[in-house]
Amino acid sequence: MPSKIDIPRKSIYRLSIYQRCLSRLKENGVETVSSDALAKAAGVKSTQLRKDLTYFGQFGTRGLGYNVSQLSRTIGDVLGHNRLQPVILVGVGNLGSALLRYGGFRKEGFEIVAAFDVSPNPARVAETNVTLHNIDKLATFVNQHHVKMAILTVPVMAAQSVSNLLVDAGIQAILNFSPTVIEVPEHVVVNSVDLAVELENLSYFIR
Amino acid sequence: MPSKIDIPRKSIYRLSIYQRCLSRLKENGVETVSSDALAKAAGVKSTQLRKDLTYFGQFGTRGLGYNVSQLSRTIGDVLGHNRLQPVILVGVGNLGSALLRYGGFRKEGFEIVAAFDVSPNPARVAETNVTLHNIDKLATFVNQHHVKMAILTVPVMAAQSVSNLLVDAGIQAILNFSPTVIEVPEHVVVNSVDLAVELENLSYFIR
DNA sequence: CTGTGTGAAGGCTTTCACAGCC
DNA sequence: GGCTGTGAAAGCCTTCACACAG
Repeated sequence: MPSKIDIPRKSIYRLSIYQRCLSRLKENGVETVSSDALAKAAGVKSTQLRKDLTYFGQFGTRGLGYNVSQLSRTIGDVLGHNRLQPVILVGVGNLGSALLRYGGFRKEGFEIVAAFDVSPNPARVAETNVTLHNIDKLATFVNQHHVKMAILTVPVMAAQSVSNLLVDAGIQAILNFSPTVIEVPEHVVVNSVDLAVELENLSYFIR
Repeated sequence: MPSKIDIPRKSIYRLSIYQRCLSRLKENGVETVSSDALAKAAGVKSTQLRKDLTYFGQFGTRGLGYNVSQLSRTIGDVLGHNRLQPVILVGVGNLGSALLRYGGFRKEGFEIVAAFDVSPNPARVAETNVTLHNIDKLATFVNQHHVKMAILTVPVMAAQSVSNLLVDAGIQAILNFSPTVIEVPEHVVVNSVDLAVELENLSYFIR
């Protein structure tokens, strides 16, 4: 098996998509799927799907295809989310509180276990199970609950300083929604979702 | 100038980022910037920045750098958003209503001009300037207001059918938040933001 | 015959190295 | 000297072609 660093980052993204497709197949009682069918559902070419899988081993049966639940479990292992992964959210503004209410994470193996803000407003977590804390409780909480992942939904101005707090507290992965580049040490991973950039990118392609 | 199709999609993404950096420089009264400084702010290598720009022409002065406001205007022209671009949002759930409240778009040249839902709930657009319509008013509105872009925040089950509605109404670009692949004709562009996939991707990289 | 696994080829993006201009 | 512009090289990812297994 190649070391993590040899595997295209895009392949990892696609694994997640494959897995979601597999879940739906499983719900529909499908037991076996060909690379062709699964690839079509995921919106990629079948050769790419097979290539992506070979980075981690051989899971198919030639002439037949893949066992749906087995492949799903294997991908889950690779992605490291067969058990529920706790996540904290920092910055409970409009976007932050919407994400707290968004149920889609749990199904995919993530649970937002707590939220933090510089000035906690309890109304913002109404109708959720999430507890809201002042941001100065962050480090203690992260340590006690062994949280490794954080969602960052603070204003641009605060992004870098809060990110530093997260890193110091021991957070290893950050999903950043602030439209700015944040600097982190080597061992911390950041994925950024930049809504305005996505819109601008679209506007380029409409003539 | 190379045709749109020859230009790496990633370059277009980076143009948006460069432009945001330029805006901040302009706010700070900076008039000239080197590729090195701008690249650092955008989190890329300076050679990449220069290469990205050459797809569209030559804008710098050797030995000096780039004129901030001039370069900003040029990139704005390329991205096609020097004038305010109207956008509609379909699916006013948690995420949808959060995006309506999120002010960050307007600064970047986009304005959400209306929202649509199968069962419009006025409470969801409280404290916004956005008008909420039943989804059967969609086609008429799009035509009357010459809207070309849409944000899609409906549940997975509805994603494809609503997407078809959008396409039929004449929408040319869709920013899709539903965690599923949507099929559209050749001439329509789709960017997908998949929050669960982003989280899963992160969880792979924490050991 | 069907469908996976995979080295090799091809294509796309980034980086290098340096020419050219201020 | 400083910094941009750019062809060429390198690196990365996707696709092809086909060997191989059921």
